[in-house]
Parts: sequence; C-alpha cells; structure tokens
Amino acid sequence: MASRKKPEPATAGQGALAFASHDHAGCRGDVLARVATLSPGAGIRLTPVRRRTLEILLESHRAMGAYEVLDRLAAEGFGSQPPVAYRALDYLVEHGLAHRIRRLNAFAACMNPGDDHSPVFFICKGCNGLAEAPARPVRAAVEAAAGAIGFSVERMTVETLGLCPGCQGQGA
Amino acid sequence: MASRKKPEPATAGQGALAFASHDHAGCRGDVLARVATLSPGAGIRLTPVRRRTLEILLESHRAMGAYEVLDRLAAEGFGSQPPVAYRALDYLVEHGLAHRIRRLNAFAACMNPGDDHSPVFFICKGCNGLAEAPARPVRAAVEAAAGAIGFSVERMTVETLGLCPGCQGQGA
DNA sequence: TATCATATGTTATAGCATAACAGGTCAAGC
DNA sequence: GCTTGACCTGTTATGCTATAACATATGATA
Repeated sequence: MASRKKPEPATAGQGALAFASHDHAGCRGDVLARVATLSPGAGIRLTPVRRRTLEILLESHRAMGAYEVLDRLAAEGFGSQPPVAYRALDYLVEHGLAHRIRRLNAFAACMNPGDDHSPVFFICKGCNGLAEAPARPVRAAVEAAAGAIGFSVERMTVETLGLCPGCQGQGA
Repeated sequence: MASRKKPEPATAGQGALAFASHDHAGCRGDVLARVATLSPGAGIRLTPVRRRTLEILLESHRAMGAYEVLDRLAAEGFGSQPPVAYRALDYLVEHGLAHRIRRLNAFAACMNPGDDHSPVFFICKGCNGLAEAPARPVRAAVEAAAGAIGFSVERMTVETLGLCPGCQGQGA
C-alpha cells in the first residue's frame, strides 16, 4: 500500500518531489555531484549497489518501496533477495543520502545531501507526489517541546498528508 | 520489532507515557471520563470491542502492536483475527482517541482526547517509553513551510527518537 | 416488516522487514 | 607472501504488519 498501487492518477510520479515541472536531469545531476564531493571526506563508501540504489531513487523521483527498488536491482544483475535492497537503503538513510517515509513504507533520495537539514515531507494524497522541504523552524519548535520535558532528541520525523497545489480544487 | 521484543530493560512499559511516575489509575480514569463526555455528541460510537481496545491501550500505557492488542481481545472472547484489532484501532485513531506511532508500527491511547491538538511523540530508545506532548508551535511551523510551496496540510505526524530524562547519562 | 447502514467475525493473502549464515574483497601487519 | 580482521554482498528462511473479500448479525428507519 505504499505509493504505487491503486488510485494512481496518470500524473503520479511526475512532478512529485517539487510539485512543479523542472529540469529533472539537472536536479538529479546536482545531487549526484554533491554526493561525489561528499563521499571521500565524510566516510561514505558508495559501492556499486549503493550507488545504483541511489540513482534509482533519483530517477524515479518519488518514494519507492524496498521491493520495488529490489526489482530494479535484481534486473540489473545485483542480488535478488530483500536484504540486498534493505541494506543499501538503510546505508543511504544512515548517511543522509536518502530518507525513509514511514507513512508510505517507502524510501526517497535526499534532495539536500550534506546540508545538516531537518526535512519535512509533504505527501499529496491526490497524486502521491512527495516534496521535501528544509524546516529548521520546525526542528526548533520540536526541540523546545522536548526541552520542556527533559527529552533529548536524536532523530526527528515530520510527515504531512494533504494536497499539493496541483491537486487542490479538483476534488482529488 | 515494535516496542516489545528485545532490548527491553525492566523499566520498559513503566513510566512510559509521562517519563515520570504518576497516578496512572487517575490519568487513565481521566481519559475515560473525558471520552465518555465526548462520545454522545461527537458521533463517536464506542462499541464493546472499541471500548475494550481503548482500555487495553490505556492500561498498558505505552505503544502496543496491533497483534499484541489482538491477543488481549481474543483472550477476552472477542474475535481473534487481525481485522478485529485493526478495525478497532483504526476507528480510535480516526476519531482522535488513539494515535498510530509509525516508527514503532504501534498504537497508543491519546492522552488529550477532545483537545484539538497536534501531538508530538517522544520515543525513548533506552526504555521504549513514549511521551505525547501538545505542540501547537510545531504545527504552526509546519503550516508555514507548507504554505511556502502551496501545500495544504490535512494530517501531520511528528515523531522523535532520543533519550528520556531517566535514560540520559546512563549510557542507555 | 423490509431495507439500509453499520459492525463483527471469518478465511486467505499480500506486503514489509530482518535473522542467520556463507563466501568474497581488500588493506594492515607480521 | 600470508594471515587476520573489517566490511560488503549474496543466500535461505522466517517473522511481523496489514488488508481484501466475504458472511453474518444488529439496530435504526421508512
């Protein structure tokens, strides 16, 4: 029931991450380039499976289930069992190159690798699109609430469900 | 892999929701009383299964997996198949009497039913405790970020992972 | 009392995720 | 060179989470 099964209007998967048309080849290249400059220093080892996994996420430009990624990897000669995909995805998430979208049981490439960001995700229930936005103020507000009860925050997940600009007003 | 399997220190499940000892019978009663006043008006129909499900969540005072709730229900003569638990839990969530904690694939009773609140959850990785806090400022910050890209937020999930006061400083 | 909406229960199955083990690669140090 | 250890990849097997589809019951209403 991730993001790829039933009520998937023709637009799904397109215009997703940005809710707007854009130079996707460019934004994908940007991310890869940034990752390239990060890898050596930050102790990130982009092995073939990991790199390919990241590329697959960037190509689809939306949230993908682990098994969907696995299918792609297997078709390209990598292992065909779940741990192959989960390990690569977990590694990317662990190192800030991808995010896990819990509401969708899915994963998406990070659009701002390297920036120490606290992303907020917007999931459109109309087109299944996904947008990632930096949200330092949100993080600050959460920290404040945590401080009030003496809790120390290590990781934060903020996901919203609603309608993107394109899907509003059309009963979607 | 919810919150009840392996590294579960003896304290788990205790002192959970509040990260502090408290009059649990009291807080449980409070919630039930508030629910009672809500039910008639708000179109909430607390059938036996639903009521019992809510009570079970309140008793354990922590996040519970659906199958864990199901075991309890089955032992008390209710249906023994997954949909029984999921339907009751979904209903409670839908009507604001419980929350789904996605990071744990689990559910927890709402501690502030009726208040139109936007809760933030704090999950302690030391003792698996769970705290719910109102966080209007967080909601506001998220709305602001959403507005910037024209997204309209319908539901919001904010979960954090970290250490509760009791687990800090003891290498937990 | 017939009808519709809602609720409960069932069987069966789909979808997500990890444990545990085996083999391979590569660099550090003897 | 060779051994050792860290890390990566791959496998088999299994477990946990969740829902679809169908059957029965109950209660309000026309």
